[in-house]
Amino acid sequence: MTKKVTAKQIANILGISTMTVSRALNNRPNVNEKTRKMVVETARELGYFPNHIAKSLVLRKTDTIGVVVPEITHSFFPEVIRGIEEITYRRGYQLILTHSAENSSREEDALTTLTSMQVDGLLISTAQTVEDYGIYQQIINRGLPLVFYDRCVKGIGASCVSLDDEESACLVTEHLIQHGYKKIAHLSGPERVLIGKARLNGFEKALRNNQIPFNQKLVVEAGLQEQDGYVAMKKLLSLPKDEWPRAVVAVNDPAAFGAMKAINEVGLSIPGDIAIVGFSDDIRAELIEPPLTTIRQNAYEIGKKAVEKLLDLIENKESGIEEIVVKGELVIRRSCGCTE
Amino acid sequence: MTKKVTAKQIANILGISTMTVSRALNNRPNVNEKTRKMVVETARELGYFPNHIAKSLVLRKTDTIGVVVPEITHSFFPEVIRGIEEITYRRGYQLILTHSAENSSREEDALTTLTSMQVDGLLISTAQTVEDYGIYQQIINRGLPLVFYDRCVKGIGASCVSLDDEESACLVTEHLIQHGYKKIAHLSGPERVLIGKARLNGFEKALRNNQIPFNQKLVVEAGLQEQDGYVAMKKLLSLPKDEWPRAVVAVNDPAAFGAMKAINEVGLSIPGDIAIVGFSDDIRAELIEPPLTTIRQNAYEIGKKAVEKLLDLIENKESGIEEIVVKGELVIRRSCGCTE
DNA sequence: TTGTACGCGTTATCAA
DNA sequence: TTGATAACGCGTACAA
Repeated sequence: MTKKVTAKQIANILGISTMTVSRALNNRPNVNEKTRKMVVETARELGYFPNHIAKSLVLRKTDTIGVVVPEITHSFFPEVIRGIEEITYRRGYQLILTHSAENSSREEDALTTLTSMQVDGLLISTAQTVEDYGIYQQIINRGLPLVFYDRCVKGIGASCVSLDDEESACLVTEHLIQHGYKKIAHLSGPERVLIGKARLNGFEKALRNNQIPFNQKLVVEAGLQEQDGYVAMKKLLSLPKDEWPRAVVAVNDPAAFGAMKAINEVGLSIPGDIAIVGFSDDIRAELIEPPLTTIRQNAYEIGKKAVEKLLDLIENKESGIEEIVVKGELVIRRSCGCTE
Repeated sequence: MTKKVTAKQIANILGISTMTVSRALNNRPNVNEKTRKMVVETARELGYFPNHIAKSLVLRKTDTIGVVVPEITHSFFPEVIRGIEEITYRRGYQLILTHSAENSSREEDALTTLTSMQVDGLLISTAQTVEDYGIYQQIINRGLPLVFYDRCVKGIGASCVSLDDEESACLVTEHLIQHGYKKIAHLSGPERVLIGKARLNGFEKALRNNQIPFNQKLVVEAGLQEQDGYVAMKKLLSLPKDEWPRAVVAVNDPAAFGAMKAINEVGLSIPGDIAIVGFSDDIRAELIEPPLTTIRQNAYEIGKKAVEKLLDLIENKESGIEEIVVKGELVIRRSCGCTE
């Protein structure tokens, strides 16, 4: 194992000072061209790599940003990461990735470590179980730039980039209404999860906008998993037949898949008997039969916008707190029966 | 913005030396219990966080490992990352994630940066376009621990963890043979990509094992994308009808999906007219019609095994070069026509 | 254009 | 048990 080459060694070999080596390697103007060539040359020969750790220590800047992801296998997040990575690559930053596994204490660990590592900024999507925002507050107070993405904590002085869930839920519900559906049910997410609440609000707003009376019986609290959608739909189908909905707005695509299974099991057709729409454009949405109308969430865009904001904060290009919204896009497929 | 608290400051406040502070905070035995309590207490009050960068510089260890991912949105890799993360979290390492986007020059950039950042080790899955292994060789020569995962480069002195592609391809092909298929085609991956070659070998081995003559016409080089599978299958279907295969082994699931599209377009039925099997258990495999028989790859396990090997190398240099294999699992669905 | 002195925040080492 | 000193590898600031 060859010992590592340092700027000092190069300097010694060449009989010049470390500073000249540093200057030559960093393309500073005040170096003789001959000297520079000499230095660059021997640096290459010796296989010199600058020690970024030492550099970070003196410059008090690591060119790294810490990212906290709640669940890396949830297809949404890799897309976000790709968006983040695209920008950090261009702007010369590295990503330190941590995974909270939806666990608040692991998230806290991650945040502590990331701080110790002197990341220049933080990109956080909160774990579902997080209840104490004190740690975020501390980070903000300490002056470390922080941007929330997707799952935001508002009102504590940090910028955030998220989807306009309420608007999107309204959009997809109105799409159904405009195509003549009136008895529309909603399989809602858990109340305490922000997206559950926002999507429910959007659903209600669409009804209001179109003077359709709200029927509490047609709103069933489901979860975010396929199984939850299945159970919730079963519940709806246990109502008297004349109270059955003609269309269903599911809180997300997995829940919609579960609901479709329940609908199929009782021999009803989609969208003939019951139309259904989802939310999130899961990769399976266009493959299922019938293909699912849904809201496509531009995860890549969220990642991109979030890092851009963060890097601007880090580089002092701007300092204001913003709530950036990435719009959802309605993807119309056959499950809503509006395609002809 | 509060300035950062250092060990020195704590020392000054308490009228003791920095070393004592350091010792107290690191739970060294040779510190008076009273002193320790005092130090720990004021550290907490002041909101002290150790500067891991400074620590790294002196200890020459960063407790970070660099990970190179070719394509983060490919569902296989997030699973790998989760496996990696699970172990690094437990063993106190952080992940620096880089993304080559299947581009060899970006991969080289990543490797250079990661080296500069003094990562303790490297986990690499090579980009498809990489042709020059010199850079890996340099890393190995420099003594930086390196483990390849999934896409390996063999014979250059690094350990690797991968799927037994050849064995698995043989397995899935023999499954077809055992159910009576004789005219079997293979949509192969690009020759120079290792998995392409290995799977082709497995395919040929299965034929040999069962005394089925190899027919070069039935092996078409495709790529790894859906479009590639489509084009390759079109080519097969342009053969005279009596030369058409009765079954197809695709190099991976996306290629299989493309091929299925081509088969459907000419009005043939799957598996009735042509049976087909894939490789990788894409999330869509069980949703497509008919559901695709395939090989499930345990990505999580690959990630786990790869970091474990790497951390062992980092922490105990004597463990040797290994080629670790994670077995594939045959998932039988309807597309191969063997389910009854 | 080049060099010297010093500091970034921490830990190892040796002395007290 | 504690402290003084010297690193780790680099860049800033100033001097030559």
